[in-house]
Amino acid sequence: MTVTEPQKPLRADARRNRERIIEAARKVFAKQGTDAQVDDIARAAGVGVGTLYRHFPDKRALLGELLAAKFRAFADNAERALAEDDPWESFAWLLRTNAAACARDVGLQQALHRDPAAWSVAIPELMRLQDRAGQLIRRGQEAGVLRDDLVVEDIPMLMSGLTATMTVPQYDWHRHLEIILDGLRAR
Amino acid sequence: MTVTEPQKPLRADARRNRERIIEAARKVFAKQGTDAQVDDIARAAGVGVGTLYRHFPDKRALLGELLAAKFRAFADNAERALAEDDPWESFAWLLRTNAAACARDVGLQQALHRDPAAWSVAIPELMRLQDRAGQLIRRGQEAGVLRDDLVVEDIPMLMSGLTATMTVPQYDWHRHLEIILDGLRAR
DNA sequence: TCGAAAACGGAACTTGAACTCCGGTTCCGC
DNA sequence: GCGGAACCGGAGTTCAAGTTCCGTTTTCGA
Repeated sequence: MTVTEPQKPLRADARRNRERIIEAARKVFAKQGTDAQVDDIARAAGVGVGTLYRHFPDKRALLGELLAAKFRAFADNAERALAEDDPWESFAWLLRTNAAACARDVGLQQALHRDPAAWSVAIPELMRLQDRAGQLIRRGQEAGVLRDDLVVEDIPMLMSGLTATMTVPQYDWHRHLEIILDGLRAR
Repeated sequence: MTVTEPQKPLRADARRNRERIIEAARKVFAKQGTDAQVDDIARAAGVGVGTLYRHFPDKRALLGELLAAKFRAFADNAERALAEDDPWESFAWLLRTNAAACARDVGLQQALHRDPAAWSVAIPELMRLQDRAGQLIRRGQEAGVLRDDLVVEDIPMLMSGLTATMTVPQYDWHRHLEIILDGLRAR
């Protein structure tokens, strides 16, 4: 029974500005990470800080909005993976695809590995993602291609670690991912 | 030809306070992480902030001192590993042992995965660590127990990721490490 | 023992970034 | 096209954390 969207339609200028802010925030956080300044985002959106704060109670709320969208995309990818046949390839494809999305967004990397508390804004998306990932894992284990002791919770743990290495330019996170994938494969 | 230690012997009270500060900083950073406050460390050391700043130009310098000590311990462990015979067990022991040390120190975890720039204070220790790790890797590869494409740079990358997951209490980093180890083993 | 140099303590200063406030502007139903 | 409600902008406020400054205390060689 939670209210997810405001009932009252926003005035034209308000809706326009809200979109601009979200778009600007997406770009700025993606490039500079989560400690980009609120003032910078407002400027990038062509809007005053006051306007930004009328649409989002605080910086965290803005970050949360973007994070939820990312998790939604992750869950969509998981469903796409389930629609594929090969138990191993579909699983590996999901990790590679979602990792690549993280690689393009510094803010997302930081949110994933330094601030798990912030994930709570996207509970429904997370549950869907977890459910689909669980199905993928089970399918892989039944086919004998995934290690038997793998559990769903391992995936966010490993991805957190992976995103941490992405923030260091001189590391090749693709290598990290491939090592993890080898570690997840059944022997 | 860099000066590593000050020539002039410190006054008795100064030396005593310096030790107290280092000891307090070790404890506070280990428990609270690198954004523990300078004032808290001074208080824990039973010393004024001014005293802390006479011994260390800034907070980073204090962190650097502690970090260098940790890297020294890591390198010592690497030499101990080289003294062992079993190529795989000695390698795995090193990762497990150094990981366990990280697990006891939140500040160290954060330094390792969010601030690689800070490592530069410990170049000599890092080079020694890297050299010994390289020997361990070569030995493991020649014995056919380590994957052929493994390079020294992969180790800090993987450890960075591992320390990131340690900061989340609900993750079991031991599982993460064992998955990585399986990924590093030759097939 | 004694005095100058070295060290101390912690109140005050500085900084930087999140957030507020209010006079001006824009929208939209009538 | 008008009035007032909704919205805007950005200068100014607040707050937390690092760093400095200087009057007081401690050390130690002569």
